[in-house]
Amino acid sequence: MQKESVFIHWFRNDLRLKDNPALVAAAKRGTVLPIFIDDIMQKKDFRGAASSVWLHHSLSSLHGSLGGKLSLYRGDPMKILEEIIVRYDVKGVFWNRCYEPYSIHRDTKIKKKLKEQGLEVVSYNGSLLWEPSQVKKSDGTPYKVFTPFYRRGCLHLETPRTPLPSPSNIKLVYDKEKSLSIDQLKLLPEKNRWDRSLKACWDMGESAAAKQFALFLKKGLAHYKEGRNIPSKPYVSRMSPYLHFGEVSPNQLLHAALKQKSDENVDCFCSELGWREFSYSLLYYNPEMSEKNLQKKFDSFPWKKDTAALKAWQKGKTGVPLVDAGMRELEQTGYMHNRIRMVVASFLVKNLGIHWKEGAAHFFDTLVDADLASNSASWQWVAGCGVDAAPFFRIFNPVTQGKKFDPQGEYTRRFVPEIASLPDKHLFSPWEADEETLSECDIKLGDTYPHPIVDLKKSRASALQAFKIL
DNA sequence: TTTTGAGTTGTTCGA
DNA sequence: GTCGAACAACTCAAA
Repeated sequence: MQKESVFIHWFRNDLRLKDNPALVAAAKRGTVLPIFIDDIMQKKDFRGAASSVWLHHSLSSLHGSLGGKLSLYRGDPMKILEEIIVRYDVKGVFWNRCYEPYSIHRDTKIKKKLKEQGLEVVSYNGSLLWEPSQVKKSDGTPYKVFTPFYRRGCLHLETPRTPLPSPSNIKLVYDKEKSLSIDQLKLLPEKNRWDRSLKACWDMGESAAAKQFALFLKKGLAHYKEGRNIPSKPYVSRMSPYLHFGEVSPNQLLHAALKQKSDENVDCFCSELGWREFSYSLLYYNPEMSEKNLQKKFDSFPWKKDTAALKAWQKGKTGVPLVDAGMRELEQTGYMHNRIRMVVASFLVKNLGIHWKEGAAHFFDTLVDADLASNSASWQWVAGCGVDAAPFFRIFNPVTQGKKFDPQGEYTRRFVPEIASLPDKHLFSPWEADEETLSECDIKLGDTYPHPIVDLKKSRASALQAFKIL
């Protein structure tokens, strides 16, 4: 029997049909074999637990959109591709580029090997507005500061591609013989099904992304510039996990935003997309960014080893309500509002004096939007060791931040219910409440809610001291 | 090569 | 209660 001629589209972080340049190209060439490979050669920490759950549901959604014809594999991508090539008459392999150091290395090798076998191998930009290699200073070196990167670099370049429609009349082949089922990928936890609470908060997949973004355009964008700082309000887009897995492209978001009446809210949203580009650029030019301080002088910083404090932070039991609220939002929903991410990160690094990598690792494991570029860049920014980082004296005070950005305490009360009955005045600092107030609210510090594990004022002062000698 | 202006997101203190 | 200044000094980007 003659082997079937196919073009492979290798899905990675582009789990969508719309605005998918590689898929469109493959479909134009002929019959498409759409595949996804769970790459076991990746370092274990390449995908966290929450991301795996997200991926499971996202793949399931994509499988549905492809009429049940997404073929799934698990293993070494090179071996799997070669194995497919034996069984099909593969004419070409198409994919959208990934930009993590490991992926770049892997894809370069695979591309070379497949080309040597006479295959057409083409990669596209499906997940960034501009290629990192495009955005450079006039002297050819990459930017290190966001504002010039975005204004002079990005905005002076060509406007990014307008979104492509889904490929029409696409002919698909399914690898009945070898494809695994989604369950066989074993992306969901087997025993303790903590993932169910996560699934209750989110709809994964391309159409869910579009629905959520439409909601944001309608209700959130007009309040974005100021409203995005209020964690109890639905004024943020919540696009981060969809963007990470490519259930939506930044091009779709950018062009939809630009269609709105131009104002400071739209500009602000677009510049947030710019921050995502900046993070990718930093990682592209500093492949060790997830491991090493961008500023070398931080290598000698005396971080504390404090397992108990780290654990209290992870579990949302620091006794500092806004920090605990954030960490519990993370645990329950796989997400945390960006303003609160800064607060809890500053608390870990500056008040507890714990290495930013501990925080980054925890976020990477528990966030549904965990993204090597954004996560590492943001942690380095907060810690002050990034290239374009916050000055060291910028230390968030979780009490002040609470009063300012959660004035009615709605967010904090939702996630820290055991102190919800405290009056606004003491909600963010229960240790300052008098005995009478506490007992009226049935709160016993050290029992129903922890004493703060650190003195905010003292730890701030010692952080300032420690950063001074760098 | 030198110079100049600027740099996401804050807090505290004192007037 | 509000407001401006100090908190440090350095690196980056561009003229």
